[in-house]
Amino acid sequence: MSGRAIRVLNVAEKPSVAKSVAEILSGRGGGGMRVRDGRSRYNRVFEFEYMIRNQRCFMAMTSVTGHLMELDFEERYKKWHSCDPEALYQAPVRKFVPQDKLDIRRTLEEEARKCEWLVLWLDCDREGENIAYEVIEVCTSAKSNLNIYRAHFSALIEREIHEAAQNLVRPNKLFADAVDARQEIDLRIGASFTRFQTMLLKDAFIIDLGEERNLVLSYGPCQFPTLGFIVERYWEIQAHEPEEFWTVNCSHTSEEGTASFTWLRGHLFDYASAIVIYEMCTEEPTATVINVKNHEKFKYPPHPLNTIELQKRASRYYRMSSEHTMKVAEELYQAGFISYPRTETDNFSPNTDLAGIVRDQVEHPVWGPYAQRLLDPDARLWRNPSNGGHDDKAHPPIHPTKFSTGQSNWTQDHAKLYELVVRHFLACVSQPAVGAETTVEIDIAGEQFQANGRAIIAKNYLDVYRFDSWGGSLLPTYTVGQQFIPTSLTLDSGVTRPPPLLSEADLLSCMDKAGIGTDATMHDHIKKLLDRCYATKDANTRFSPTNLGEALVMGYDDMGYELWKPYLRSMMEADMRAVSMGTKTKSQVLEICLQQMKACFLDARTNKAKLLDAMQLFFQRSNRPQGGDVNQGAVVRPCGACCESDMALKRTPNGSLMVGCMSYPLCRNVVWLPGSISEASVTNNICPTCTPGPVFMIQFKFHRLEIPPNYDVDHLGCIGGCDTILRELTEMCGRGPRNSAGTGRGQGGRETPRSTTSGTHSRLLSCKNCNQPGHSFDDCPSRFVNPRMPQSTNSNNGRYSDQLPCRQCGGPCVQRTANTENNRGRKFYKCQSENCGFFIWEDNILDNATGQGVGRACGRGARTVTASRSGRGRGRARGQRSANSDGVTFVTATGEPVSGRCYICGDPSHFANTCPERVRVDA
DNA sequence: GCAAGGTC
Repeated sequence: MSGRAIRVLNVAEKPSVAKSVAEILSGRGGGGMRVRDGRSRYNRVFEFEYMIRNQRCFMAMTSVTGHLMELDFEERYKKWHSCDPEALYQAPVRKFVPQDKLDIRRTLEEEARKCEWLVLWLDCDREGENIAYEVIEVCTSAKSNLNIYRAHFSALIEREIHEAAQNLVRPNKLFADAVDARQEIDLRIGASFTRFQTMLLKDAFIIDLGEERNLVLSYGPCQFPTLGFIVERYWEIQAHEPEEFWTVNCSHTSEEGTASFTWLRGHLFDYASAIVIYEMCTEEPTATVINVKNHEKFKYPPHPLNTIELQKRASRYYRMSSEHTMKVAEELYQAGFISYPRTETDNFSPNTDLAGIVRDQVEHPVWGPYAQRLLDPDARLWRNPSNGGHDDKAHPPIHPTKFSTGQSNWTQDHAKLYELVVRHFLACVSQPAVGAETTVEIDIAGEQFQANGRAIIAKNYLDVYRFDSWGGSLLPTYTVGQQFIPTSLTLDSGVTRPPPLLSEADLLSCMDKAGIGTDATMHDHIKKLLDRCYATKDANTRFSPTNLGEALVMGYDDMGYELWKPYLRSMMEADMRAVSMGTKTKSQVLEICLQQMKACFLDARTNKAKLLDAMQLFFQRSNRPQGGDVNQGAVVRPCGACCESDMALKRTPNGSLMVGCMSYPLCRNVVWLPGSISEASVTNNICPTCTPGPVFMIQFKFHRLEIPPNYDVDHLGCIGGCDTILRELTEMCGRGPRNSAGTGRGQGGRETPRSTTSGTHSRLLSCKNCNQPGHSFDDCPSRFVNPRMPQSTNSNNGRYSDQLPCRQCGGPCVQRTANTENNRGRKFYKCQSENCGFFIWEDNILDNATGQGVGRACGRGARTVTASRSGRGRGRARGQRSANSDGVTFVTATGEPVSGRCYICGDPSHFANTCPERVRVDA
């Protein structure tokens, strides 16, 4: 038997689990435990005695609230301009306890010091195992020689919990490693792409989101595929070409009622064939019954409810957003009315007291009588719930845990969601609905038709699950061989319809199927798309991409990347499984995955013209200077002063340029650049002479009126000391801002506002492209805005006249407006010529330059049509890498091509510094 | 100002 009691610290993933486990282990329904507050107001400490394998234990049970730690870049990489986003693939990261979790850490440290064992009661999944190691790190830092165990439990029921306590195991580092890898990959990809695309696009275009906000164009491995689903469906709809089809229908009315027969061929697209068949039928219209089938059919109740189903059904039945559903469900859970709402499980464990849950509901005025019938064995309504096949081993399916007829503090949505959970549960333990179905097949002139009828024999679960319906009408009686003359026989036409926009339920299904997000985060990803203005949701909970969302996806798609598809996430998920099973190591996965993603990032940056092109389809170019975001932060050279960091090109808040050490303020090494520079961007060219290298050369552009006339405006220079031109200009024009040259301030020091002189000059200069003052050649809007381009492709108003020549027969096509349910208000053209029948939606018309009339949007499905909607060529000078005569390519830190042309001869293929006509004056 | 994952 036991000797001295050992002290055991137990930690659960959330306060509710700590309480439940403590109640079970302390016995007497929790009567044997004491409760005291911890440092955190939510995470209390429960104390009780317990025997683990004959060892007397003094148990202290507390909790965390999910992850205790966060992963982020080290301080010097946190600022957006602190480094090139490319560096985020190598930048050091650290895991730390954030401010709002410090009190939990303190509780854990204090309790750990008093204990000899640590038992981890985290959820039994990979995230839970990772949190376990976060707890271990904190606890062992306070007490290094803890004996550490893991309790494995699959449900918060007595037998499971005692078994877990008696069969403690060691934590599984592999599971935790898998999550570590996932976190690091998500962080590096997310931060690098987000910074890159935000800095590239936000100032380059006029993106009006209707409110003042600091625009962030985020990229994430979950949010983007989610957006991808929305855009893909949208493109599918746009690419849809309606096709007219023909169908023969038949009905027969007798004393018993009317039967509607549908054609077994379905429909034919060929009018001529359809009319031949139809005429055969009308010439010999006698129908002969060739088959009558009667069979019993069941409609089964749904599986037990998990989070995704709850969200989908609340969206379908109540049009509640998934995000709102989770908020309301969380509140019902907190108040004890429903079980834990974040669960994948759709299968009740055999130990669950299902009848007890039903019994709780018998007093309810609306569904109470149904619950009563369920419990009555004579009613034969009970059926054990089906198994949906998912089990997260941590939580049961969502079910009611407390009876209520509605609380005074409930909103309508609380009542509605509670009702859904209760009715769903009652339905799950009910018999399926039973129907008698009849199928009658007839033959008219060799063509077969069919009518279906259904009589409901027993509604069973449908009595309580009012959300499901199972309609059906009775058929008159027919016998095989019976003959009749149809009451009507018609040739009807129809038009194929595109699929509908994705509903919230559809979107959740897509995400679930592709493994995007978890049950606890899927609604967050959807909400993020709305918050970022990548998508909108209409009153029917259907999603459309915004211009911004579509442009981003289009840009990456045009690059040939499937960054917006779910494959990346699936691949990562497979890698995580491999790590957790030990077939790959965390470092292998991190190395390979990050290497691939970095290559992809660099490639995307090289091809960013595609992103700019796509944006340009939807947004007007802005005249805002982009230098502030685009050029800054690029590494120029290693710092020769501290020998630890790099020096990067930066612009101070007042606009002056410098190359400063990234370790500022620890290292204050700085090279100030002349005040006469208007633009500067770091190139990939390395100076052959300066050391320590590599010293990347910088492409400068000077204000014409601020430098002597014998100097070029464009100059590829080096800050390493070898560049005479730069040195001379610095001496002549002063360092840093023009009014405060040579004051010797450190970085970030207080600086005098920039003189208005240069601003005045730039206003006086005229654009070389359009001769208008107020902007430079590079910012000239008329270089980028194609006057024929619609500002928004969502509006085609006024793009076409109301009559155009038909491409098929040359006859007149007249514009009409659809008034069908799916296309109300949508304009289309229809050929007026007899026998032509040509038809096209206005928004599918190619906006081609020749304007030769309407024609079908040709090509290979959605993407071609989308690309063709722009009706524009590619191959503008800007957006392509420009090379000078030496074949040197100029790109900036974010890969921005250096635009412009030779100042001396005007040739865009080279810059003035390599112009053959250049007369050297800097002797 | 960036991700996704826990959770209050």
